Amino acid sequence: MKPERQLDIFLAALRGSDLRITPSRRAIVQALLCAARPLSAEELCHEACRTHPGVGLASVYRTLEALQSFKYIRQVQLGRRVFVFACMDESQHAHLICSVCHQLTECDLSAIAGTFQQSIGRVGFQPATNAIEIVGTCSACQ
Amino acid sequence: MKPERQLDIFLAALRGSDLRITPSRRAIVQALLCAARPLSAEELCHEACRTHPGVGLASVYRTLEALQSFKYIRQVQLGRRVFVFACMDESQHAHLICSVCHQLTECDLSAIAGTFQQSIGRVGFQPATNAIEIVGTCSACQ
DNA sequence: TCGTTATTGATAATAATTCTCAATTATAAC
DNA sequence: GTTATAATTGAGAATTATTATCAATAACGA
Ligand SMILES: [Zn+2]
Ligand SMILES: [Zn+2]
Ligand SMILES: [Zn+2]
Ligand SMILES: [Zn+2]
Repeated sequence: MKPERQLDIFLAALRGSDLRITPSRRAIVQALLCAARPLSAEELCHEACRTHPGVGLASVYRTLEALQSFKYIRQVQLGRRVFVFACMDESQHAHLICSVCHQLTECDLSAIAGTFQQSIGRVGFQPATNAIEIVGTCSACQ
Repeated sequence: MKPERQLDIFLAALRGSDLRITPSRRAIVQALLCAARPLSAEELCHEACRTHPGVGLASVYRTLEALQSFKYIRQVQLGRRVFVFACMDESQHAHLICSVCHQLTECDLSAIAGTFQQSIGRVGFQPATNAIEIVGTCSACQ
């Protein structure tokens, strides 16, 4: 999905709640959606400042919390640093995250989605998202 | 696999490196292997002290780091707390982790293991472990 | 436009993790 | 068993990530 479309979806979710659309929030979400790899809160703050100077780290965390409550992003811990990434995809797929270079690769799982859901659903478990994060090493870093 | 067997495997790994087997380490590993659910570092420290009083939190973190370097455990973040758990299973399976009650349920994925590995391996990705962690809500907490 | 109320950024406070260091101890060689 | 060496220990300090606080600002419906 295109970042612009994802941005619209998030803004609509904001309107649906008692949350307001501010330049800071817009900059933070936009930066997150356009990032090619998972970003830390501080990196995200720095990026957001490029389009809206002066964005505070606290606002970044607040926005991330909102995004999490909407189930639009998830936190992933790599080693000793925490990275945050966005994903609003509807399809069942995996995020292959390299612990060395932090590159994120999307991996389609539609072929096994059915059986997968079945295995999980058998015990009555409800996944928070339909994207699975798998940490490891990418082909370039092995 | 039984905790005693897992303990032996870890101790053997220690001997293979330049790491020594101490009462503290033994207590920490044992506590981790016997825990029925993911434990935080502090909880683990408390548990380890039951068999070997005085275990320091720093030693817990050091031991956890060693276990991680051997790929025997992984850190999983749930909300704002970090949990640590052990898994030395060889089989391809999923860890269904409830974000409400923090219960960990094992879910066999042997049926789709082949296709799954194929999907991931296609892009040359090497998973750090053969267990996938999936966060969500268990049947009791929905 | 105006009033209400959420949001802001800076800063302080908290919590998790890592670092430091002198004392201890596991391990291997003798 | 003794001894030498180097890893490990626990306590506490230092660091780092995250959250709470607060007065000033700004979004948005009326
Ligand atoms: Zn995705
Ligand atoms: Zn890589
Ligand atoms: Zn397992
Ligand atoms: Zn539960």
